[in-house]
Amino acid sequence: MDEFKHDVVVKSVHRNTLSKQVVERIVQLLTSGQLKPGDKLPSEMELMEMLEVSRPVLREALSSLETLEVIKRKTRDGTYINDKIGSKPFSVMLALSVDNLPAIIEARMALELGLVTMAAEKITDEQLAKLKKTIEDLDNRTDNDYGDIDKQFHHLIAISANNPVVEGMIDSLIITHDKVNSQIKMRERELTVQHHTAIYEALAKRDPQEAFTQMYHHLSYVRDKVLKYYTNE
Amino acid sequence: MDEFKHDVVVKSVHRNTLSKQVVERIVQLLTSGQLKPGDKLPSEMELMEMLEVSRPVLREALSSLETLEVIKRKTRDGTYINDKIGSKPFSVMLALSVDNLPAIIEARMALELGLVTMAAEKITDEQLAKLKKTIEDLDNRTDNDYGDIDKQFHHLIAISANNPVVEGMIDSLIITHDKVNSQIKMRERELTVQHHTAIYEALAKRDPQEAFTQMYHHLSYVRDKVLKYYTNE
DNA sequence: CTTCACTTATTTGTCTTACAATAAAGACAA
DNA sequence: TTGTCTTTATTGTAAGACAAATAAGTGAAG
Repeated sequence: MDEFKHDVVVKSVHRNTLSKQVVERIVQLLTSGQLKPGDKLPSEMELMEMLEVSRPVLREALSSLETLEVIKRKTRDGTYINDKIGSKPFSVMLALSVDNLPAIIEARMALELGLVTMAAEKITDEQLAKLKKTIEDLDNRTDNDYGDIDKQFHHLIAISANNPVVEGMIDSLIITHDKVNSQIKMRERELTVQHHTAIYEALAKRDPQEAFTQMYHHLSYVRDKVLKYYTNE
Repeated sequence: MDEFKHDVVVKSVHRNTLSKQVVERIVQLLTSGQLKPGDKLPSEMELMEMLEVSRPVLREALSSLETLEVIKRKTRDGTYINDKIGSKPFSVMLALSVDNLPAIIEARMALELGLVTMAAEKITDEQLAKLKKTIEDLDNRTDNDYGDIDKQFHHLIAISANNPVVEGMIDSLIITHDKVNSQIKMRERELTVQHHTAIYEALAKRDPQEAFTQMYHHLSYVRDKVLKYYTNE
């Protein structure tokens, strides 16, 4: 029996550890619809028997899935399938690119350009009102320390796109980008208000093209400023 | 000593297992620049001592990081930090949204709209030539089974945006979307050629706005068609 | 009967030890 | 120098035990 197994095993390019196979197996249960978000998985003991692996192997797999925020484990209770894509995995992965600031800025830009387009199709009146408020708040500031308000504006737009798949990504990017904003003392509050207003009005008109155009204008400006500062150290 | 520890421990909202703390610790080493892509981590034994955890805990953490494709482990050799963001983690996370086809389609749409904009700024002549070739291939097909060529076109554009951060995401989305394309027998090959040509020409002109507009036109059409088909079951 | 505190038992979390598998590095012979 | 073999360090897997946490059941007090 075991001998056959060794012959049959596909020696793929990348090392196939048992825990990886367990991860794949559980993911497959998800994609095939046998497991649904919210479902409770069997206990570790049962899973060990079902999958015929030792507990460390199983736990390495579950730990991986938990890090990916695919499952959620509760002591003494059990393991549950999450219902939405998490954001922490992205920030962890982004750690690999911390030294590539231009790439992060462009990634955020690309994502936001797409999101603002989708947002223009779907944004609600309440969300528009909130957006407007951030602009007013920004306009009323006397100092130039408005990083949080700015972030809020962009975050609101991302939310308004109302897409659970992409939602997690953008926050990680905005946060990373935030780190830079704090370094650069922005002084063009009025210009920011102007840009944000133009974007807001495009969204209010539910005009995807115009929303994109205004956001592109805004982000291009920000990017060039940051990168110019960045290359000069 | 231990009593103090219990008082000090921050009882955060989410359960803080040791393995999670180890993950955070290593990620922090990355973000702080003490670890760089390509670096080799100490052996498990050394890490155990450094971090003062048992081997299973450490291995759960390393397993998680490997699943996130942040590190790469080689038997008998050691653990290395990867240099680029992987794509598998995304496809795993996407498993949570398999039953939400509209969200996946829109996510892909949002991402591609951003990417085509960036691509227009950065695409090389070689990449343009490759793009043109996919259109010609498509035009020369006699049948309507051109899913691969279509995918290749979009993949090329994603590559042309030349952004390591986003690169991994798009493939997972395109693949998932692919599953749908195979179901729907597309019959508008000429229309696809027309759309792709328009996008290509905008890219050739290095015109981000126009590239966006044409891509938006194309993807809106595709989305509406797929969703119409989807809601009718 | 209700409510609260206590006990119990189940499940996840951690540790220790041991051994297997792998492949890099060195030793040795042709 | 080259090829083969042995060694050895490192990751991969397993088994067993105990700790910690908490949901659920139990019983006593009001």
